[in-house]
Amino acid sequence: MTTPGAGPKGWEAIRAEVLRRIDRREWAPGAVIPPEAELAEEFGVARATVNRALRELALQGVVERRRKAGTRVATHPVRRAVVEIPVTRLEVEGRGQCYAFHLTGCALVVPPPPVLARLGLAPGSRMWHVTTLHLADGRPFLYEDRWLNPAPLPAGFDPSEPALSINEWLVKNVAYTYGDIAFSAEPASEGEALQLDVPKGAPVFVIERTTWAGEVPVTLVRLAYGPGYRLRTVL
Amino acid sequence: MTTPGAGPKGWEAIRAEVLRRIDRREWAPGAVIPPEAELAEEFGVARATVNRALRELALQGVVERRRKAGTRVATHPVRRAVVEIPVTRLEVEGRGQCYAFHLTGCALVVPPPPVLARLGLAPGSRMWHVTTLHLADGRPFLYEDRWLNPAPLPAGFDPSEPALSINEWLVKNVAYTYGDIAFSAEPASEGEALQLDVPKGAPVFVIERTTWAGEVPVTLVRLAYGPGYRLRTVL
DNA sequence: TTCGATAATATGTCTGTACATATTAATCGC
DNA sequence: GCGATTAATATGTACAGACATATTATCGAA
Repeated sequence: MTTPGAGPKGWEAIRAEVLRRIDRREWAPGAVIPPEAELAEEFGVARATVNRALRELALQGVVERRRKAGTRVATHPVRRAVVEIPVTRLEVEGRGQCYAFHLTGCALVVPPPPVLARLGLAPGSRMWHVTTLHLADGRPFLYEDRWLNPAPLPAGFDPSEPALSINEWLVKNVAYTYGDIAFSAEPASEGEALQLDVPKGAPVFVIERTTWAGEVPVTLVRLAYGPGYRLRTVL
Repeated sequence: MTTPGAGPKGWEAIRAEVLRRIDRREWAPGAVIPPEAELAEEFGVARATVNRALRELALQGVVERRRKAGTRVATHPVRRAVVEIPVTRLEVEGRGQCYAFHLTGCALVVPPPPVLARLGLAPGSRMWHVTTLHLADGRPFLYEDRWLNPAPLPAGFDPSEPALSINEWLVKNVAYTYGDIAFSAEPASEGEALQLDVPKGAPVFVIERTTWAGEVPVTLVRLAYGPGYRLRTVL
């Protein structure tokens, strides 16, 4: 339903038009599309505007761009989707449910070797091990199993008496820059099954996240969501 | 390891510096940071450069921007992560495994009402129902359950004899613009269990995707991944 | 006091020009 | 012909100025 006269203006219009041509196979997958300068002239806009539009499309994986080689329509649609990793409290409250959480464990111990290896810490290092059960309307919603590196934490930190959830506390108090996230479906472990009130081995949606403050590992956390949880994308 | 003199240049340097100040709590969560013009002057760059940096941070959910209100550090770190939804064949081949697929079902039938409702089609509409098992090194990797709207497809289309997987065929031959994706962990249905060679009820990682060509629904597909599958993100 | 019009402001975007950079294409010497 | 150097080219980024737009703050009238 491409209304010629109306529609968006500026770089979004350029993006839409390029997308339309790709969809109509005027520009076939794998083919090189005209250079920015040419498109700019055709559309009567500055090259920067075309650049913005094409850059956006490249971000979504619709086209691939390389210097000198030009811009070509992606043959393999590695579509990129943006997912929002929400703060649990807000997610629960956003559903109109009542949020609460409950500390189920907290100790300063030596984690199993895989955890240390994953974070690049020396064998034998001690870390906080904090487990939290998050509740929505009093029912188990998410079981959180977190390892915390004491190093970047303020001195005298004691995670056993938080006013906020550990995650929110961290966000407010500890620097962290980047990390990586993995999603998977896994059978509920014994502990998770108990806490989430599901049979052992039942499917739980798992988000595993590591975060770093510069070079220093901050935390490794495993979030196990109860049944029915869905992670959606925008765009 | 913030090397003062070296490091990136241009807008990436601005982004890094802003991120650093946020990390060090020089700009606290919730606080408004100086306007673009001011930062541009401080860093000795054009406002457009600062804009680019801040726009990028807003995209990642680190800051929130609103006209006139200014830019403020996100209090609730709704971190956005970009996930790549790969083409199965490439994903398998990327692991150095041998890819194959096997059509397990194909029929033009009236889908269950939820499917039609989800796609906004009239009750009683007929759709292609195509199920495919994707194999990695001969072992079940992914079970695909797809509903295809015949309307946007070329006349005389017959999905029962594809040279490529349906997904790749679609990408090359049917226009599609946008869609939405949801991730979840679900117990394997009887059929999925059989095809993926896992016990019934075992956890499968499910990606459910709907795609649209403009106003016309194209396909609704449920991808059930076998055990051990992980979806990773960068950033 | 409160509601509504108005001004002020920060971001959003566009333009045109300029230079940087990566990569391909062409050219030259052998 | 073939390999190495050089030129050409398309994108990446920067800049300064300008106008658009959303939203807040202010001020005046009822």
